[in-house]
Amino acid sequence: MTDQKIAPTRRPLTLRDVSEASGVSEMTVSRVLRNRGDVSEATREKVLEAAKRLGYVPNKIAGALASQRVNLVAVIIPSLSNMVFPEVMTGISEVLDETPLQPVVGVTNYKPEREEKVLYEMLSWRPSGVIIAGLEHSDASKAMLKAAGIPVVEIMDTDGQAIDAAVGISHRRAGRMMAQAILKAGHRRIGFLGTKMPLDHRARKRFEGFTEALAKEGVEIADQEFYEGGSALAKGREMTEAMLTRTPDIDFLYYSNDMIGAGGLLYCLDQGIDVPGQVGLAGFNGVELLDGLPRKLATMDACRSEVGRAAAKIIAERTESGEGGGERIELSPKIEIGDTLKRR
Amino acid sequence: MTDQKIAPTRRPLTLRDVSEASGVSEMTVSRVLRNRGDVSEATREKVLEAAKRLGYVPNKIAGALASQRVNLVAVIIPSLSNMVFPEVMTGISEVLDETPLQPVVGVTNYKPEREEKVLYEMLSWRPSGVIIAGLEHSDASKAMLKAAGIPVVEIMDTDGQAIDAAVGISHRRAGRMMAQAILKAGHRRIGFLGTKMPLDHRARKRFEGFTEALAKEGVEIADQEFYEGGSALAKGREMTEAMLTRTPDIDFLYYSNDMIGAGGLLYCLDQGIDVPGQVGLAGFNGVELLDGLPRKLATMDACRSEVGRAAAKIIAERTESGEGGGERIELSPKIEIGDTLKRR
DNA sequence: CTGAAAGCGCTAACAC
DNA sequence: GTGTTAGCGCTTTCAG
Repeated sequence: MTDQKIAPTRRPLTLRDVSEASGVSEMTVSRVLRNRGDVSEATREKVLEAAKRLGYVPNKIAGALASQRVNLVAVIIPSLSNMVFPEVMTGISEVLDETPLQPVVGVTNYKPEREEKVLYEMLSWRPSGVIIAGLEHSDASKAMLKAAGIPVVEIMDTDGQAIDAAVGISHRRAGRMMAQAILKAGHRRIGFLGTKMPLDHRARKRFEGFTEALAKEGVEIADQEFYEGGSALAKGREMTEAMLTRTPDIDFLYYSNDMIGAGGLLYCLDQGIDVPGQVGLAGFNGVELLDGLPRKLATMDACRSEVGRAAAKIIAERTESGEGGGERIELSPKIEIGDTLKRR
Repeated sequence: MTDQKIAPTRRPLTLRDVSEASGVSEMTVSRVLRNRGDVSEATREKVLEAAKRLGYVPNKIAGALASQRVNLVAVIIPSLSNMVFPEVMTGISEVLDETPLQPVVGVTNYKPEREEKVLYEMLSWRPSGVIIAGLEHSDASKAMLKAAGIPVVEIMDTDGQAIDAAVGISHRRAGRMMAQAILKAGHRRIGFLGTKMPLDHRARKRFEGFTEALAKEGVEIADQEFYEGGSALAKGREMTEAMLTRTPDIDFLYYSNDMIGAGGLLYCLDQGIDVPGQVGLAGFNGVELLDGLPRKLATMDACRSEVGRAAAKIIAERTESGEGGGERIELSPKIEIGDTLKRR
C-alpha cells in the first residue's frame, strides 16, 4: 500500500463529547437523542447540532446494557439461496419496520450443529425474541430456547410440538393435498423426485403425507430419485430423464421443489413429451421466479411472506405487552394447478 | 391462548450465578469460559460443569462493553433476492468462520436512505469492520464510514473512488468486454434490455461501458427496453417480444442480468428463432441456477464468492494486525460463451 | 494460578 | 426541564 488512508484511530465519540460540545448534561443529551422526556426546544437544538457536527453515533452496546433492552430479533433460517427464506425475511421486515425491533439473521445450512452454534451466538446478544425455522432442533438448542425466557416462534411447519409459538403450514397436509389432486386427475403411476437431505424435515413430511394419501387409495410411489448439490434446474432435468428411462410408464412426477420441477418441465418439453397429457408435473413452493416458463408448473404456495409477517407480529406484540405465549397459526397452502396438472 | 407456555420470566443467568454455583470467583469463571490465562484443570471442570448445568449463556453485550471489542462485521447489501448477494455472503462466511469475527447483514433495497439508516444502526453496534456493496453512497453515509475508524471494504465495483478498501470488478470494463465479443461475432444491430433502476450503479456502468465500446466501432444501440417489478423470467420474455416486434432486424440482445436473459432465451426458442444464428443473446452474472436451460446463456462471471472472500480477508487481517488500509483488488470477469453467442 | 477493584458508555430513578 | 447517582454484566489490570 502506498499511503495510510485510514483515519488516525480516533477514540469513538461518546455522549460525554456531545455533552461537552453542547454544554448540556450527558443525561439531557441522552434524552434528546432518544426523544425521551421533555426537553426544551432550545437545548434540544443545541444538542442535535453538536451531535451532528461531531458525527456522533450512539453506542448501542452501552445503551443495551444499561437499559437491559436489546431491540433485536434473532431470525434463524437454514439457507438464503433458495428464494423461500428471503421471502420470509421480507415479511418479517415489513412488520418489524413499524416497531423498534430489528431482525438479525443467522444461517444454519440445514445443520443442527450449526444451528446450535448460531443460536448460542445470537442468544448471547440477548435478543427480544427468536424466529426460527422448523420444529426439529437438537436437545441443546431446545434447552437454550426454553431457557432464554423470550418469545420463540418456530416457523414454516406446524407438524409437531412447538417450544412456544408456531406459524406455518402442515407439510404433511400439503403432501396429502397434492396427492389427492394428482389422483383425482387420474394418475396412478407416480414418481417422486426430491433432495437428498434427511435434515430437511419439511420436505420429508411432505413426502410422508404424499405417500400416505396415495396409500389410502391403494397407490404406491412407482419410482423415486434424490439428488444433492449442483444446479437444481440441471438436476431436475437429469433426474427426470433417469426416471422416465427407468420407469417408462410413469404418468406423473411430483418434485419436492419448484426449481427441480422446472428442470423436469423443460426436459419434457425438449423431448416432445405431452405435458400434462402423457406426464403430469407438480412442484412445491410457488416460486414467482419461475413465471415465464413455457408452461406454468403446478405447485403449492407455502405462504412464505405471510408466515414471516405473522411471526414478526407475534414477537412484536409480545415484546410490547409482555403477554401471550403458545400462539399457533396454521396457514392453508393453496394448490396452483398451472398448466402441468389436469383440472379435475 | 389456553395456558402460559412461557417460562416464568427468570432473570437471565450471570457470571455471578455460575460463580456461586461453582464456588469460584467471577473472574476465574470468566477466564475459563473464554479460555484465557491459566486455570487449573480442577477449577476449570468445576466451572464448566456449573455453567452447563445452569444453562449459562454469556452476555456479549456486557462483554463487548467491557472489552471494547465487538467481533461483528457489518455486511450491507442491496438485496437478498437475486442470488448474487447470497453467493457473496457465502464467500464472506467461509473466511470469517476461521476467525472470531461474525457477519451481520443489513439490506438496503437499493435505496440510499435505507442504506444510511441501516449503516447508522450497524455502526451503533461498533462492528470491527464494514463490507458494503458499491462505491456510491450518500454524503452522510460516507461521512459515517470515514468517521467510524474501522476497516471499510466496498465490494462489487471498482469504477470510482473508494473510501478505504475496494474489491470487485470493473463493470465498465465488463460492459466493454461483452460489447467487443459481440462485435467480434459479427453482430451490428444490438438491443439492450435492463432494469429500470437508476440506483443500480453497477448495471448502469456496464451499460455505459457497453455503449462506449460499441461507439468506438461506430455502432449504436439499435433499441433498448427497461423493466421493473415482476418475475424477471416473465419480464425477459415480454421485453424480448416487444423489442423483436418493434425492431425486427435486431440480431443481438444484451441483457443486464441472466434471469431476464433466460426469459428472452425461452421466448426465442418458443418462437423457433435460431439462437444464435438469427439472434444472439448474452446476460450478466453467471447464475449457476440457470444451468439446465435448453441452451446455456452467454454471460460474464462477476466473481461473487471470490469478492466475498477477499473482502472478508481484508477485514480479518486488518482486525488482527491493526495495519493496512486502502487495499484495492480488481478481479477479472470472464466471458462464458455458452450457446447463445457465436464463437470468435 | 486466583482474586479484588475499577471501569466500559450508557440509562433508570430520583432529586432539584 | 435538567442534573445526579448508581449501576447494567462483563473484562482489564494489578495484587497476591
